[in-house]
Amino acid sequence: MLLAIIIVVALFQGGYMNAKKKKLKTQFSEHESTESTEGGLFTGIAIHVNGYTKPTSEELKRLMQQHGGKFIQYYNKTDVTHIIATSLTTSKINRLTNQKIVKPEWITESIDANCLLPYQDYVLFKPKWQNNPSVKHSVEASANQSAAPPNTATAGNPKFLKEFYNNSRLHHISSWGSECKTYVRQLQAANSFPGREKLLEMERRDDDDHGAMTQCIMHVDMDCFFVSVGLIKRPHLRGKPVAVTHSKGKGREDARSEENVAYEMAHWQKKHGGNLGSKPALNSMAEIASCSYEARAAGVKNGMFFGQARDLCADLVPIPYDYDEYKRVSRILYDTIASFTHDIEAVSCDELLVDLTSLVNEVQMSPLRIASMMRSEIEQRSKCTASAGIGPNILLAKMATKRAKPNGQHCIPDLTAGQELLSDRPVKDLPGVGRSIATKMAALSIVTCGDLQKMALNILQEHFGPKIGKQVKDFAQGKDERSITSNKQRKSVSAEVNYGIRFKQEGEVLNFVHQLSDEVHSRLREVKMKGKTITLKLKVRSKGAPVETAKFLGHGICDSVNKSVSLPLATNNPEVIRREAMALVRQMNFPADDLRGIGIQVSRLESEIIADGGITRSILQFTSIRQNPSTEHPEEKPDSPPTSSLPPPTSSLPPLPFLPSQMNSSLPSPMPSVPIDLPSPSQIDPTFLAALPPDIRSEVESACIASHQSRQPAKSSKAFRLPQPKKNHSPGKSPSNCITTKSPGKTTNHRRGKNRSPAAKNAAALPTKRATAAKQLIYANTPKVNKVMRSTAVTQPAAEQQVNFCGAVSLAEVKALLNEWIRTTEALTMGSSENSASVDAFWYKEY
DNA sequence: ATCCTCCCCTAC
DNA sequence: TAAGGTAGGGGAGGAT
Ligand SMILES: Nc1ccn([C@H]2C[C@H](O)[C@@H](COP(=O)(O)OP(=O)(O)OP(=O)(O)O)O2)c(=O)n1
Ligand SMILES: [Mg+2]
Ligand SMILES: [Mg+2]
Repeated sequence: MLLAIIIVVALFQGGYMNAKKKKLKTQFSEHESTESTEGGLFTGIAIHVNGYTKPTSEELKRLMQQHGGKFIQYYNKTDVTHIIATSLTTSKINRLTNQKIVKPEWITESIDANCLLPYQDYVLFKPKWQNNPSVKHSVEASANQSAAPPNTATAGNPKFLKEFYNNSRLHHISSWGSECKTYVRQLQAANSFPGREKLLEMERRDDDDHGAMTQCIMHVDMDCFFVSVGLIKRPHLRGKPVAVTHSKGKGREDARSEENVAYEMAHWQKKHGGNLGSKPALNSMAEIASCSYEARAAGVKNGMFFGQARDLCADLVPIPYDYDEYKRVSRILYDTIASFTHDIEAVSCDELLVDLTSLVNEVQMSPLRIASMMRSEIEQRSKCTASAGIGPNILLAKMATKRAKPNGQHCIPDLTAGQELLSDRPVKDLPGVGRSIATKMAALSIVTCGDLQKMALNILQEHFGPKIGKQVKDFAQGKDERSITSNKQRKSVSAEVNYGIRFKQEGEVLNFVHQLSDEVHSRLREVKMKGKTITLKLKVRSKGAPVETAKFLGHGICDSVNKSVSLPLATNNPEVIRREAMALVRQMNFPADDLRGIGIQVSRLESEIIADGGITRSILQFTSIRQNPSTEHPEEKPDSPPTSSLPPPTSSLPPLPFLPSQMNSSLPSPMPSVPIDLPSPSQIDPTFLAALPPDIRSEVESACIASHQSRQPAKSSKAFRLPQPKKNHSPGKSPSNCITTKSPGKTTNHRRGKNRSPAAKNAAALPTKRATAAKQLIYANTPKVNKVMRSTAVTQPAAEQQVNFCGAVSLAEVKALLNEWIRTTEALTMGSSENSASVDAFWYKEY
């Protein structure tokens, strides 16, 4: 049968069809489509049926006409909105046009549901055997033959990052989480409360005059959020087990042709109404973002692999993501709650905390009644349900929500009730208690919160630390002192990708790091922050781990290795971030093809204060002014908005000893002597070094290297750190090797040396430390470093642009000079300077 | 004690 | 196929 298909396909590929089409087209040059008489379901939709279909073409034509759609007999690109086909085998126009190719079930099921269902659920699956070289009909297949080895789906492809982020649910919920926090602040600026006014107009009831709680917290969380949103457009799936996932219900296909043939046969058979009695276990490694409560009843959980979930729930229906819709509904949630009160804390895109205390007092209504109003408003506006929990504190409000779900609400009136409710619950239900802590607790025979209540505080603290021990004990008793805040300040900004990372050469790695740096930079700009620490986070295939991962392009079993640099001044300069990140990559020096994940994080943040008329001075100007005060006329620069992530046009400004953004500290310098850190070796402008007498230069270099080797706290009171008389061992710095393993539904990191009991840890960490120290040595040991610096220095600007260090002859003098320069510059400068950025770009070219 | 860095863990 | 991100809390252990 397969052979027959191939032959048919081969025929179609030839000129036969083209000729036929042309001929027909001339015959029916005008209106080939049939308009409907009754407007309806398919208004605006024009289908063209290709090949044989289960409901026949004639039947589909009739159905379309009956329900307000068009049926186009002879394909033309402009009129046809969807192509209907049962098998791609005969869909030869695939890829010659960008048209949607959809299964006929889209039509029939839409009619059954009396609702135009998303065509995305019915896009035709493309059997892999089409890529078999013996079947040369696929445009894509032949293109791929000659394509470069880097798979288009991997990070080597320039379009990868964007594509990945567009599809990553975790990226979306994470950035929405941040956005929600910002959005709350924005909402708080407004001053109208339609929701609250509605409450005020309502009649009071007997149950409204509750004794005033000292504090009343409500937690609201959408029920199976992604699924609920997905079901808006899929009413026919309500009541069924549904999961939002990238899987289309098929899972990974093995490349072996036999299986592909078997798959194709099954596919074919299915299309022809054959009932496949026993379905083999599905091996989709796509994660489930959210599943309906029907699916949960079968044991399916958020985060589970789809294949695994299908084993638990054979009729689990996969539906695709719709990020725009989640965002839309999330806004409805926030808008709705904010129409009642502004005492809100964003938890995530589908979840928030509300301090009801003052609202309850103002409207004199019971918290549950208020919750009820809010929830029905949410459902009415969004067509999605939310659940609400109410309690005297955040903890109990959250616990109440768990009890209330789905589509319900629950109030825990006081601590006693809370303690009662908690005593049965597994410790895992407490916020902050995850897999790791729960496991440790189980080992101590602590399973329920009741068990936890009975434990002595000091025992818990012994095992889990002072804070966690205390918190866990308090939580188990329903105690929680945290209050609701909408003004938390950001502490870090990062971008990382642990999927699709497959490189062959270091060039690809650097190129990707470049893209990530720009991403981080742009995120920093968004939040108007800059930071003093840049961390490169790598995942590296573990020794012995298979090169081919279980999940398609997943990270597999990895070691995570991080390394950071501490900058003397906070930066948000894309060039600085990029250079530092790249320097870190080079230092870590892992084989490109073993990388499985890359991330860049900026921390120790300060706010970027951009004032009007910020002033930038280069050290050249500064030193020349110092020598000749009469020339003082600091260059005034109107504040230029942060530059785009592309390097700005190069100008021939004099180079700076440090990178430009480092002059932009927002900290007013409080004292005459500003403590500064040494920049890392890569941060030093080569021209600066070149301008120094050789002996001082090498002193500066080694000081930089030493200081960054030993990773001193950046806030040291020492202005300049001399080479530390320290041994190689650099304590906090050893990147800890981890094995990332996938265990049921979760990724966990295990310390190689197993448990973190002090003794065991030291022993286990030792080899790692050594390896790291060795790497640092290679870097610090200078031939390399020096070479890089010298080679760059060769291309330094003309001599007259070099820094004259006012005759400084010692490191101490250089240090004093630099301190003065930085201090005075800090006082003057704000914002980023286009000129400094271009200097930066210049120097970077040499890298 | 308290701070720092480098992690691990948790949550969505 | 699949899209395993990201921010915050806090523990360990060294430096101060
Ligand atoms: N492992 C996870 C957990 C959550 N999410 C996404 C999808 C969820 O719909 C959304 C909200 O997470 P919740 O924890 O609130 O879970 P649900 O809303 O799906 O279900 P519940 O009714 O339990 O709140 O975040 C995800 O992508 N992956
Ligand atoms: Mg939810
Ligand atoms: Mg939630």
